[in-house]
Amino acid sequence: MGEALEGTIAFRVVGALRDDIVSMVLKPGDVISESDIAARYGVSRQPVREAFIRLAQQGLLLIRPKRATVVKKISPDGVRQSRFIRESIEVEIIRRVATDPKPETGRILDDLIADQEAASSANDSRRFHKLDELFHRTLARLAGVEYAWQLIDDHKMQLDRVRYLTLGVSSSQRAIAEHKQIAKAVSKGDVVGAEAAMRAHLARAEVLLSQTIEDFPDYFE
Amino acid sequence: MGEALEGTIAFRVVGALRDDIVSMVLKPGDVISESDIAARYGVSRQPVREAFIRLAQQGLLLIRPKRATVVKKISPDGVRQSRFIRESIEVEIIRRVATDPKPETGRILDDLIADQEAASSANDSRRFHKLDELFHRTLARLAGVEYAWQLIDDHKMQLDRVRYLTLGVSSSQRAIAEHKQIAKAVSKGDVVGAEAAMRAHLARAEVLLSQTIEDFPDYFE
DNA sequence: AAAAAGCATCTACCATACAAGATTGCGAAA
DNA sequence: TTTCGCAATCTTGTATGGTAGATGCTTTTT
Repeated sequence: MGEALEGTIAFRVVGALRDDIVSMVLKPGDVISESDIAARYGVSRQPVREAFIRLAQQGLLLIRPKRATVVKKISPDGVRQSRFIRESIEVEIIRRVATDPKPETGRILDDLIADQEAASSANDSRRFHKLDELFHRTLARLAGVEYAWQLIDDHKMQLDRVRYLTLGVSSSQRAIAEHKQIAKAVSKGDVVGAEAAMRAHLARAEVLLSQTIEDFPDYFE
Repeated sequence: MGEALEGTIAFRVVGALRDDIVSMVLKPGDVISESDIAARYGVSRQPVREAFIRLAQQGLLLIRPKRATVVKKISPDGVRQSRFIRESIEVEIIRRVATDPKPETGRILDDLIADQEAASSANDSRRFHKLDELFHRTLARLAGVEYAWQLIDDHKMQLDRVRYLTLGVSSSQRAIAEHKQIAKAVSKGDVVGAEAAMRAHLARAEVLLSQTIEDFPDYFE
C-alpha cells in the first residue's frame, strides 16, 4: 500500500538509515539526533526528520519527543509476533497455491531452486539469501497476494537484525532440501503436506533467539 | 511496533484526517493540499506535511510529488488482500486459542457476547461495532499476539471505508450467533470447528464489495 | 484555425529560524 | 558531604520563506 517518492532526499536518507540499522552499523540503543544525521549526509534537518518518521512507523526507530531518537532495541516478544504473522500468512499462501496448482507452478519453483543450488555451490551467500527471499515472494505472487509479501518483508526487518547477529550458521543445503519438499508437495496438490513442510521450514530458523539474547543482551529490551 | 507522539499538533492532525477519511467525509479522489489542511486547522504546513507522510504510509493518502496529495481511491485488489491477511492471522489465532483453551477463556468470551446482545437489543450500533472489534482483539490477546491485532487494525481501515458505504445492512443477530459458535468451539478445544466457524464469520462480510463498486464507481480505482 | 511556445500559478520539497520541553552538570546552601 | 536548584545546552516540535517541477491557460506563431 506504499507510495513512491523516489528521487527525494528524504527517500535516500530512509534507504541509507534502514540499511545501516538492519546491517547493525547502527546498533540498537544508539542515539541519532536529526542534526547528527543531517550533518553526516550534508542535508538539512527537514528530510532527515521525515525519514525518522517513516522508520519509526516501521518499528526501527523510537522517537522520544524533546528527548532523543534512538535505534529501537530488538523486542523478543516483537520478534516472536513477527514470526507468528509471517507463519500465518505464508501457511495460508502455501495452502492456496497447493489447492489449485497451475501447470507452470512446478517449473517456476524448480528453476528457482536450481539457481539456489548454483549460488550455494559458488558459496555466494548474498545471492543465496536473495534467492531464498525470491522463493517466498514468488509463492505469494502465485497465490495472487504479492502485497501480502510486502507486509511480511516489512516485518522481516526485525528478524533480519537477529539473523545478522547469528551470521554463518545457516545451512544452505538444508534450506534447499526444504524448498524442494515444499515445491514437490505444491506440485502434487498435497495441501496438508505443503503446509507441514512450510511450517517446518519456518520453524527451523527459530532456535537461535534465546542464545542470541544471551550473546548480545544490550541489543534487546 | 508503533511510537507515541501524543500531544503534538501533527498527531492531532493525523487522527482528525484519518477519521475524516474512514468516515468518508473526505472522499476517495479528493485533493487536500498541505496549505488547505493547514488553514482549515489553523496550524502551519509543517505538522500537516508530517501527518500526510504517516497517512500515506498507511495507504490512506497518495502523495504525488510537486503535483498534489489526494485521498487514495479504494483498491478492490487491496481490499481483497487485506481480507486475505486478516483471515490468515485470525485463523491462526483461533487455532492457537482453541488448541490450548484456558479455564477462563470461555467465560471471557461469553461475557463479551452478552454485552453485544445488550447493545443489539438497545439498537446501539456504535457500541455493537466497538464490542465486535473487542471480541476479535480479545482473541488475539488470549493467543498472546495482541500486536498482530494492531496490524489487522491498520488494514481494517481499508475495509472500514467500504463498510461505511454499505451502512445498515449488517445483521447483528447473525454476527452474535457466529460469535457464539466460535466461542463454543474454542471452549471445547475443537480446533477444526473453531477454524471453520471463524472462516465462515469472516467470509460473510465479503459479499457486498462488487455491488458497492457498482454503486460508487468513482471511489474505486 | 490550429498548434506551439511562454507565463502565471498551483503543488510538494527543502532549508533555516525559532520555540519549548528535557537533561545534565555545576554551584550554592544546608 | 549531601542535596537542592538553576542555568546552559542538548533534543524534537513548529513556523515560514524560498526552490523546482508540473499543470493549465493565454498568447503568439505558423
